[in-house]
Amino acid sequence: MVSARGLEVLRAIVQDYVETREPVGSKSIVDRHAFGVSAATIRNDMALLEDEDLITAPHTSSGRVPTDKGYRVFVDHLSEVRPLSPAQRTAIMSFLEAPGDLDDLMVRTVRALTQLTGQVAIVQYPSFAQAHVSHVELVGLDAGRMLVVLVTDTGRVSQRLLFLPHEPVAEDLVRMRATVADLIVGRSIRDGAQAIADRLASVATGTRSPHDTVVDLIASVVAEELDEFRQDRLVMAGTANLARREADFRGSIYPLLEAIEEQVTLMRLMGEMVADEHGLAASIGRENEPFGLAEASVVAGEYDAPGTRARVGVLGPTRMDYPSNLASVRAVARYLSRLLDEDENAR
Amino acid sequence: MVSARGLEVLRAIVQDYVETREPVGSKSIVDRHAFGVSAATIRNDMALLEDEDLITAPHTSSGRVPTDKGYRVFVDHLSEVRPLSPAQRTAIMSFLEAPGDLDDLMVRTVRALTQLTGQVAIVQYPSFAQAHVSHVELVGLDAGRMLVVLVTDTGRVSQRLLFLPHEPVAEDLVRMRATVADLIVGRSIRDGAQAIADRLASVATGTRSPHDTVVDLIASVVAEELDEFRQDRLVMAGTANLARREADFRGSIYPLLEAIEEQVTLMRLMGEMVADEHGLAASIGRENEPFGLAEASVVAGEYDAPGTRARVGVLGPTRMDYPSNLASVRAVARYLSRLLDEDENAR
DNA sequence: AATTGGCACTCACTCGAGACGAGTGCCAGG
DNA sequence: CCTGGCACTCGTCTCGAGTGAGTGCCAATT
Repeated sequence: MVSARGLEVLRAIVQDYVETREPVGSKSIVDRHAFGVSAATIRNDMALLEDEDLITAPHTSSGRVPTDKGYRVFVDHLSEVRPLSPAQRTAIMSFLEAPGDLDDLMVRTVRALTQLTGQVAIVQYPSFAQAHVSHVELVGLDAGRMLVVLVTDTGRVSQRLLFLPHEPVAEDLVRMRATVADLIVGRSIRDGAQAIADRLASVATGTRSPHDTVVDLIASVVAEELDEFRQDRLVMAGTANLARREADFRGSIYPLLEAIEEQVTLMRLMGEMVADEHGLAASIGRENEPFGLAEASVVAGEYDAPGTRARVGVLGPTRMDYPSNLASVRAVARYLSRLLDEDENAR
Repeated sequence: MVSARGLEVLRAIVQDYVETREPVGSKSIVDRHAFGVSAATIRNDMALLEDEDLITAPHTSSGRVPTDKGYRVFVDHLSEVRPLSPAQRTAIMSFLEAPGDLDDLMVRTVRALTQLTGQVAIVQYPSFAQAHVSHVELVGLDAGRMLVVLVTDTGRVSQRLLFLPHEPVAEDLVRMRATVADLIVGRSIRDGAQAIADRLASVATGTRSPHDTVVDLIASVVAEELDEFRQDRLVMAGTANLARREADFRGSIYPLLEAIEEQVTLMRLMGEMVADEHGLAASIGRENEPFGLAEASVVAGEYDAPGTRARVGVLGPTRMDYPSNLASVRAVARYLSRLLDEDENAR
C-alpha cells in the first residue's frame, strides 16, 4: 500500500515532470522538495508507486513519469485548484465585459480562456433545445422573396430566406404568420418542431387537404431552422497552440486537429464528462481513447445560462498543468454564468 | 542562358521532387525521363539552372531542389493545368449541388476543395461591400426588445437584437422604420453607412435636435451591422492536413496554424494575388514572406458571384503539386460561379 | 520497522572513426 | 555540343568505447 509520503512523492513527480518535461529521479526529488529523507527512501516509495501503476520508467534506468492513472490520482486527491492572480481576474473581466450579442460573448470567452491557459480552448454554446419560441415574423421582400424570422426567449434569433411561387399580399402574410405562430409560439423548440411535423404529416396522410401549400412550405423551413437550434455548437480558439506544444504529444497532432475540425467528437467528449461538486471535470489521456484522443487531456467546467447549462474547457497534452488550468476554467465559467445572468435580468 | 532542354530539366526536377520528396540527381533524371542524353549533359544543364537560381543543392554533393524562383518558372511557363478526371468532376458536383443557403454552399465548397486537393482549403465569401440594402424591418418583440433585420439585394440577411428604453407602439415602429429605410434602402452598404454617420453627426454638432433618440439608437445599430457586412469573411477546412504534411514544412507549422486562426492575414494575401487570364494565381514560398508564410504556397482562383468576385484557394507546402491543385481550384471556382449564377437567375 | 549509505548494474546518450555511396565538377576526347 | 571517366565532397550509417544518471538491493543503523 502506498503511504502518505508516497502520495506526496507522486505529487512531486507530477509537478516536476510537468515543469521540466524530463523523467524525474529520486535524487532530483530530494533536491527540489524538502522531504527530509534520503534518496534511497524515496526510491523505495517510488517502487511502491510503480507497483500501483501510478508512475512508470521509460527505460530501465531512468527517472519516472506519471501514468494516466497517476495523473488521475493527482487531480482527484492531490491538487488544489490554484486561485488566479488578481491580474488574471481583471484580464478575464476586461475580455468578457464588452457589449455584443451572444456570438460575440462566446468568441471573447474562448479567447480569454486560450490566452489564460495557453491551450486550445473550447466553449459550448448554451443549449437551445429547451428554449421556447417567443416570436415568429414573416417579412415580404421584393418579388417572391420572403424572410422568416424566429426568436427564442433566450434571445437567439435566426432567419431564413425563402422563395415563394407568387408574391403574397399583406393580408396573406398576416394570416400565414398567425397560422405558423399558432403552431410554435410559446412552445419549446422540441414541441414546436413536433407540431409542425404533425401538421405536415396530416397533409401526407390525407387528413387535411393541402390547400395551403405556401404555409406548409413556410412551416417546413421553420422546422429546418428549429432543427438547427437543437444542434449544439462549439467555439474554439488557440488551435495553433497544439503545434507549439507538439513535443508534448508523443505521436502526431493530426488526430487532434482532426477532432477539432470535426467538433462533434469534442462535443460528445465534453458532454460525457462527469463533473465534481465544483462543476469541474478532467478527462485524462487514455480515458479519451474512445474519442481517438488518447494522448490528450480535457479539463472542463460548467457554466449556467438562463434555463440551461453548458461547458467551457481546454484541450491540451496529458502532461498539462492541471491545477492552473482547472482554476482558469472555473474562473471563466463563473464570470460567464454571472454575465449571462445579468443579461437575463437586464431585460 | 538556360536552353530549352534546360527548362525541361527544371520541369523534371520539380515533378520528381514533388513526387519523391528527395533531392533529384542527374542520374535519376536520365533514368526516369527520356531525355536521350547522358547524365553528364544533364549535369551541365543543372549547373546553368543553378546559376540562374532556379535550383539549389542542399549539400555540396547531393541532388538538386527547386528554389522558389524555380517553382515560379515552373508554374508560369512549364506546367499545364491538368484536367480533372470525370470522377473528380462528378464528385465536385455532388458536393456542391445540394439545397441550402449561402453559408451551406460556402462550407460545402471548402470541403470539396480540401477533399480534392488534400490541402487546407480557403473560400472567400463574396464581398457584400457593393451590395445594396434592399430591405429593413423592425420587429417588436416582448417588453422593450426589438429586432432589426437587414436584407441586401445579394440575398444576405442579418439581424440584431436591441433593447429599448420603453416599448414602442405599432405606429412608432412604422414611422421609425420609414425613417431608417429612407436613410439606407436602395443605397450601397458603403453609402448607407455614410448616410447614418451623417445623421448621427448632425445631432452631435447640434444641426438637428436629438428629439428622436430611439431612431438614433436603431440607426447606430444598423450602422454597426452594415460595418459587419463590409468585412469580408473566409471559410476554411482541412487544417489537419498541415499536420499530416508537417515534414514538408521545414520549420514548425505553428505560424501557419496561427495565420489560419487569424484569417485576416490570409484574407489580405488572397486579396493581393494577381490572377492570370484564367483567373488563376499562385503565391509561392518566400513571396509570402510579408505574411509570415515563407514556407507555404497558396494557389487561388476567382469565381464570380452576382455583382462581385471573390476567390477560392488552397494553402499547402511550397513543394506541392501545382498543376493538380490549380486544376482543382479552377474547377471548383467554375462550378461555384455557375451555381451562384443559376441561383441569381432563379429569383 | 523504517531509514540510510554503499555498490553493482543497466541503459540511453554522446562522440569519433571508418566505410559507404550518391552525386558533383571538370576535363579530354569524340 | 555531347560523353565517359575520374577525383572529390560530404552526408549518412554503423560500430564501439566512454559517460553518467538512475535504479534495485542489501547490510548496517536508528
